[in-house]
Amino acid sequence: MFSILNMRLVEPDDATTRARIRDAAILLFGRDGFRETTVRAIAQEVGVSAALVIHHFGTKDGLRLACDEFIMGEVTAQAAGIGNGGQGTTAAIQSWLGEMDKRRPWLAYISRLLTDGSSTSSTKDDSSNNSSSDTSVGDRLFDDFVSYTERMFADGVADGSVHESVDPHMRAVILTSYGLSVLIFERQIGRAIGEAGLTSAAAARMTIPALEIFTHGVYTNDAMLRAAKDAIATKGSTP
Amino acid sequence: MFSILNMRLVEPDDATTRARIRDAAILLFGRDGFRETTVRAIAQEVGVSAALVIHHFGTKDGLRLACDEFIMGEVTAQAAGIGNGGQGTTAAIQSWLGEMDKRRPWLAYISRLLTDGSSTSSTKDDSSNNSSSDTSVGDRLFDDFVSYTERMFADGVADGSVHESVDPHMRAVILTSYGLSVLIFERQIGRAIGEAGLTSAAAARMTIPALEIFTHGVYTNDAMLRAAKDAIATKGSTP
DNA sequence: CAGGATGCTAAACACTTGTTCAGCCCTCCG
DNA sequence: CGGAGGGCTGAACAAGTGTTTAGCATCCTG
Repeated sequence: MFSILNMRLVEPDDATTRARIRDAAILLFGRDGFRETTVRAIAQEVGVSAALVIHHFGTKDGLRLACDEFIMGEVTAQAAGIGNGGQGTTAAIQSWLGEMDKRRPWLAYISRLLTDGSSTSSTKDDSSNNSSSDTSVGDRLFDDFVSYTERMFADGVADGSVHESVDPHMRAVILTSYGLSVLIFERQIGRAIGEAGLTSAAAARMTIPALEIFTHGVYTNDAMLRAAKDAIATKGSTP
Repeated sequence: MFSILNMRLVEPDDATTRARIRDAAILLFGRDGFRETTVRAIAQEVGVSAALVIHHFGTKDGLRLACDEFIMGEVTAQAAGIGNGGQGTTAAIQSWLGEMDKRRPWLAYISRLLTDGSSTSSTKDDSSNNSSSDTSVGDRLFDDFVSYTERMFADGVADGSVHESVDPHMRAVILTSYGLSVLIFERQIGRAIGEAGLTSAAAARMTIPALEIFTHGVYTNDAMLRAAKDAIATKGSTP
């Protein structure tokens, strides 16, 4: 019907009103949370009416779904750019850090995505149950990060740059959790060192201590590790 | 009608209606979030009217404040029990893990406390601005954890069980963030290993890989660390 | 026992918020 | 040119929610 013209007149690529609404939604959902963000606030941010937001996305939840989809696409695209290894990796990371400001709203949104999951397994009136099986978008994102991390460190073990682990999968889960924590606690970490959030200065100051931990550990001996191993071993008899 | 008996049968000390409302609020706030929890839902959970909830706490936000205060008190009490070091520490941790189920709602609430902070520096109509200065409860909690961690590891450095760091404060912030991440990602971690949240089995399986990291690190050499140090050093001339 | 204080409730109120409806404007096809 | 269709809006609607109010019952105090 209308696709031919629109296709030709479509703005540089991203400035269509629908996209602007989605971007504003990502910004506000990420900053204030889904529930506390009103459709009218999003509309005002874009400079349109609240009805138009609904007109484009059906419902507020539909808008959330569109945001989720967009963010997931961007994340996997970035991961693909970084993850193919080789020389491209460093460049990809640098360009990513360079355009940090543009993507800052996405980080807040991702943070919300990862933490918002409610433990509701009850049957809710989710008419459009089109998401894959029962795991939420945040769950899928976390799992993706885990498998990505696990692959990275398996390669590291293979080429000798990374220690082996008695439980590589669990280590990957833990390291993923650690890595994402700086996203979740962005504001807290920034506050703790007198910066406003994850500025480049904050990231720089974090780098060395973090690498210290991952290079030498924090404990000078394996007393804790041995004690834990003993405790686990002896616990097998007394469940 | 039936109150006479109830009055006489009133439970030991903690079962006052006000406390039961507060406990239910902690449970629901932690499970579903503050905004998505309605006053009526809390009332129904306790078996009282919605008006009574308001009667006891003034407003919903007053109830939140009471919950915050209670949780902060419990946390600092636990920290005091653990933190005085010596032999009591292990016992305290063990008893804490033993009564995990009773305090599980608190963990969810604390998780929300740490992640809910919104970056609203605008002037809101906060009539009862009685909180200390401008930092939120979650901020204060995080800071407490940081200083606790920093003290712990300073002691470790002093007695030689912990490596020195070029930036002890930052290391404490990072380690606090890492430690709290298992709280935030409780559900995700549980899911990743087929458990339902932070069960004791999950905690047990996490222990060894985590201690591996903190004992030996993950990298077999300091290539990354040296590279980062060089990068930081040379970056000083090109800001 | 009178009377106030207290714990508590049902109903109503005020307001927010997601969503719908009817219609305007503008572009483009026949 | 006419009409059709899509982008878009203002106003209204319906449901949900925090809070208020008036009132009931019970208990404690003088």
